[in-house]
Amino acid sequence: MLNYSTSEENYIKAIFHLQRQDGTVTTNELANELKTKPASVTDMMKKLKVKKLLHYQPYQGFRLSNDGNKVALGIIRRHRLWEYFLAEKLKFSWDEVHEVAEHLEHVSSKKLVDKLDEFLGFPRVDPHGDPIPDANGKIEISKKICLTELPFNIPAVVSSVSDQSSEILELLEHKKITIGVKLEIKKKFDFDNSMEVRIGRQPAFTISKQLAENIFVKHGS
Amino acid sequence: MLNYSTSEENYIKAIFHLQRQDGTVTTNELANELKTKPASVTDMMKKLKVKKLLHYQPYQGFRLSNDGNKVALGIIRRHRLWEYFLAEKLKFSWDEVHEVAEHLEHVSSKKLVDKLDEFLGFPRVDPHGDPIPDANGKIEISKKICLTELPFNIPAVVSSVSDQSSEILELLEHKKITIGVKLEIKKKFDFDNSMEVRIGRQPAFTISKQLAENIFVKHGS
DNA sequence: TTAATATTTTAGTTTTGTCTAAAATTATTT
DNA sequence: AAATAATTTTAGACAAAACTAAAATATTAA
Repeated sequence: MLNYSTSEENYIKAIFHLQRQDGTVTTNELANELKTKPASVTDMMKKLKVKKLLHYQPYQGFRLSNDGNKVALGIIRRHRLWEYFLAEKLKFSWDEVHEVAEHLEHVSSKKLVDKLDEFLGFPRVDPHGDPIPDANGKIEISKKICLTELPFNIPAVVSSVSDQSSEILELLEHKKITIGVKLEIKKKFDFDNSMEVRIGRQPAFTISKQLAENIFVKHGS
Repeated sequence: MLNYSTSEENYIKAIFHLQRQDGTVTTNELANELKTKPASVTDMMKKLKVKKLLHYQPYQGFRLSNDGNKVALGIIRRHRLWEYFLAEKLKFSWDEVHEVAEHLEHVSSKKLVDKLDEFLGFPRVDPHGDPIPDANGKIEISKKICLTELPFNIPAVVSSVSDQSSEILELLEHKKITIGVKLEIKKKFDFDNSMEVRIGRQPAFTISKQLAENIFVKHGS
């Protein structure tokens, strides 16, 4: 597999992420995502088309080709493995890992990445709960679900909170529920729909239906 | 501390290493070291002089300023910590670590590097036996010595072999002595100047005076 | 269905880092 | 000490990746 510049890789990765929502990506969307100007995007799209990483006709938007998708999955694999390393081994907090991983992901030695994967014990999700592609680029699609829909005893990672009021943040802080925390549901009570939640190996505690409805998780190992 | 481009960092690092031998570095030396052309070197020297990393007068060669030395030590710290990580944690062999570390060293997050240092247990030498600068840029100068001059029970790392004949390589392979191996002297025999050597926690074994004279080591933790 | 608006592309610059070829300087020899 | 050789610097070009301003295309609205 060929090697791409840091800049090319950033474009490919951004297109990959934007494609998830829409099918095809527009010049302005991508310029906005990468904090660059539309003219720069057009320039790069021409380059990536020549390299056959992209389907692109002027004025018609673009999407990654099969080859482009493979490249994107390689970059995402590196990014998420480094995030896992930073959180798990170097004790970075969940909100610090992304920025450093943005740089480490561009070191593209295959051997480095595969050995890192092995060293980390082949983790299946990163600290945000997003799945990590394996050495062949295979990825388990795991979409965000509400905590109320999480089955019993299935570990999941808190990925977002819908309500951002200071009241809910106070409660979350008290319960020690933050983005990136791994938890599972132990019990549900039909009377008020409250549920028992356990974080790691700590004793389980109760949260209300209202709170659970505002917490979203992704599952993974 | 400011941030420098990958290219600038490679020049700074190369000058640092070349300075060790001579006091001042010439354009051709540096061009040769970096596999680039003398004209490119001159261009970069002008840039580094403006940034006050370099003492440089046209045609007179150059050497790093105090600031330049500090930057160089930062790069070398990152390089050697990553080498240690690759060898110790990811089980790369001594001759594979350098190339990958060449890329990782340019990720310059201070927090990343200091946490990596801590995770690795603050190692004092890299897998080649070269000392690792600490967070303040302090470095223990440890020069290469012949195995015959190594004191008893002081761990040292094999850093080079003077004779490269197939006969000596055969012997070294049999004794499992390779570059990067950590060993110590347990005993010396006055009769024939042979010595007992131990690698790690394995049983000690004997090597001849002739062999010891061709092995060079650096000491470290 | 035109006219107005928004989006995208093109054309022409800029910066960084490289190069070649020629000029300037320094070092070496006879 | 002058001539020759080697080294170093300058001048001018080029490629990658970005930008601005203007032109081209597409979309929306009257």
